[in-house]
Amino acid sequence: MAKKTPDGELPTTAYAVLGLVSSCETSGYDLKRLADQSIGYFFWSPASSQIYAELRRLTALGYVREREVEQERRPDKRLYSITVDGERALRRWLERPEVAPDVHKSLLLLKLFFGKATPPSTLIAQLEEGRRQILKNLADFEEIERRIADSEEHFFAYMTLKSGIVHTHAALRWVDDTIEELKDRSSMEPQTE
Amino acid sequence: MAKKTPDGELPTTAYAVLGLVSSCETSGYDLKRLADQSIGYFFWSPASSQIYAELRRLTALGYVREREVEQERRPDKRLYSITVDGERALRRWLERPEVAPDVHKSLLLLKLFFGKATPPSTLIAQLEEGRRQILKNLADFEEIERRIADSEEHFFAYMTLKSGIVHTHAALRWVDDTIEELKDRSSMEPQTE
DNA sequence: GTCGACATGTAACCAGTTACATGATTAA
DNA sequence: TTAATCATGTAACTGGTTACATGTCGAC
Repeated sequence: MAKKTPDGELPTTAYAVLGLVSSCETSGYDLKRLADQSIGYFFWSPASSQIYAELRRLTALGYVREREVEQERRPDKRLYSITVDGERALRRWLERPEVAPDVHKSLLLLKLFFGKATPPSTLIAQLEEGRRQILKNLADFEEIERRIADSEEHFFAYMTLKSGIVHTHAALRWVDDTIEELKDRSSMEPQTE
Repeated sequence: MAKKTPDGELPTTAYAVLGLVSSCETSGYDLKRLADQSIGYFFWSPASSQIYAELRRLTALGYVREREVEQERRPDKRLYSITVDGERALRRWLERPEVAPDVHKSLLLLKLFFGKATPPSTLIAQLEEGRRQILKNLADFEEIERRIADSEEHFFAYMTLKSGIVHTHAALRWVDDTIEELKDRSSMEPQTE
């Protein structure tokens, strides 16, 4: 995804952080949780250490500004907000027409693909673990949906959420079908190899 | 995905290569194309240079063996095949019950998520580019399906292929709906900001 | 008295990338 | 003669990770 950074451009993650900062002034710490609950579902959830690194880079570039806030009974923190330059850079990146293809990585599919010699019961257990993850996602999504549905303010978040929801439904149907098919198959020819 | 390599274990990519080698003797070069056409769709398509590096590592571990083949009117090549040790390691990995959650990375969704200030026409163009990518995938999948459907030999490949197909259909429906919704929206309030 | 939330960061590491080198053969 | 396919690899780099350090506060 945007591997060969075209001409002194920033890596995608930098824009992701910039985008999050653009909507409101936040600290690195809060940014981490924000990312986990939003773009983490369809793009990526960086480690805290990397968020801090990105913030330093964006500050150095003049894309965000830093404001120290002293707190009582809490560690001090630094709040970041986007600058005019930052807004321009973000907009320029957003408006680039090319969109690199999506990347999917599924350990479950990889193990299933090589599953010829795996005991069917193991495969089924792995699929059921995958199923639990799907249900967990679905629950998360439905909770977010309750919060943001039909609010004009969250229109774009809702569009991306819908993508997650339809994919998750598709995944659920697939995993159920596949578990069934494996069960049938292994009951038909028990231990024939 | 398998970030903290548990206890002297190999990274997932090493097992992916090992799995591909396990089904037949191949060269690094062929492996690259094999990966692109199979696990590339749901896991990963490594750069050639990395495939060669993995093959060296697997050879050093005794999981694959190397055989030099001299060719006329072609560069010589090295064919790799799995060893008994390699089969054992692969099986042990395949049978580990935990499956790390899937990872999705979508630049399109990221740009859409931050799309509040993007001109609707740009967003629609990006979505249409995404749509083309989906159709391309669907065409690939249907071609593969024609080759492997209902062949017992390709049972597991077919299961993973089906996952790709249902996801792609879901993605297509979503992208069409979203384009529609954006068109409606931008025609209703033309340039109101 | 210990754990988790808050808050920011350093250091070491590695997986994976791009760019490039090499060199023969074949098709346009 | 230019480019693509075959075939393997090196070198330099970077994005991102884990593990850890530091210190306060409130809850159990």
